[in-house]
Amino acid sequence: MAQAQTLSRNQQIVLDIIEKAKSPLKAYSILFNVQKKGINAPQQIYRALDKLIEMGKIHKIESKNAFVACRSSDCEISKATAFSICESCEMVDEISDTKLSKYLSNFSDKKGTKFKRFNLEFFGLCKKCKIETK
Amino acid sequence: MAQAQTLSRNQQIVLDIIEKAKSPLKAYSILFNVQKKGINAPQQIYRALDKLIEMGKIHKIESKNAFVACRSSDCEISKATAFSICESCEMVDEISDTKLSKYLSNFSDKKGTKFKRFNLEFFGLCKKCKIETK
DNA sequence: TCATAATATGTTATAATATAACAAAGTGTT
DNA sequence: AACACTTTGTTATATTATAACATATTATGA
Repeated sequence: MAQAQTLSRNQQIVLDIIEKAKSPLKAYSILFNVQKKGINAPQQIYRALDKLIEMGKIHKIESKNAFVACRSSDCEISKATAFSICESCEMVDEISDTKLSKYLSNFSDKKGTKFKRFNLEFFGLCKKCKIETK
Repeated sequence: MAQAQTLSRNQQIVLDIIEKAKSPLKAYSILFNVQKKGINAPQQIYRALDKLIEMGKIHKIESKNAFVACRSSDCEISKATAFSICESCEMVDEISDTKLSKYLSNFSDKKGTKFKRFNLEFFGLCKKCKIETK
């Protein structure tokens, strides 16, 4: 099990760089950015990413194979994640909307099956890009 | 623009194999399955997949990098897709639930932004696997 | 009908993303 | 100190996806 608190050296390095970024980072771009800190191999990045995801510190944007820091408190350990993704500037925002989250967490399909986890990705233009394309 | 009707040879081959499959297919597994039909290169598969997605004939399961045939009529040209994914047997079902679809299509975030497209992936155990693990 | 634009194909090469497997070092118990 | 457990470092390789270029096929309109 992942402990609540302490991050290992590599985990901290990877988390720091993801938290500082304004948009989702890809694994190899993280790698190139931390080679000066002595991390040389993709494995080291992917291992850190896996743990950080487990801990709920970061999320993977599946449609982009990229990673963002968790800014929400709703998404209890990555069980319920929602993002808006700008198709123009690629910006990603985490959506934390209690109503939405509850609606989806309680959703059951036609067979009555409930699910323990979901990931939702919305696509459109962010406010900035909408104005610019006018 | 994608035409409404006709599929090209390669598109038809790729669609056929995806439609026959019971679970999502990966690009390279499609490739291996159609080499006897004279398709030799990944490009040929990815090009067909891209067009089929445009036409709404298939969907990509982003969390699995795999492709399924569209079984729904709700998801007008892939603008609104939802799937349930079994974490045990990897089975994927397309969810076509008008209420869910409307709810999400009308969703707007805290800034009032609406989105023109979404993809939702639920994870859990399918009925079959739930019984087996009891 | 023929020219021309658009779409689809075939092919080689390579980029980008991710995991396997193994050896060693560090950390936290009891 | 002995033990389990996690993390690290490293090399190699698997998997997923695109670039770039040449050719063929198929609309479509003048």
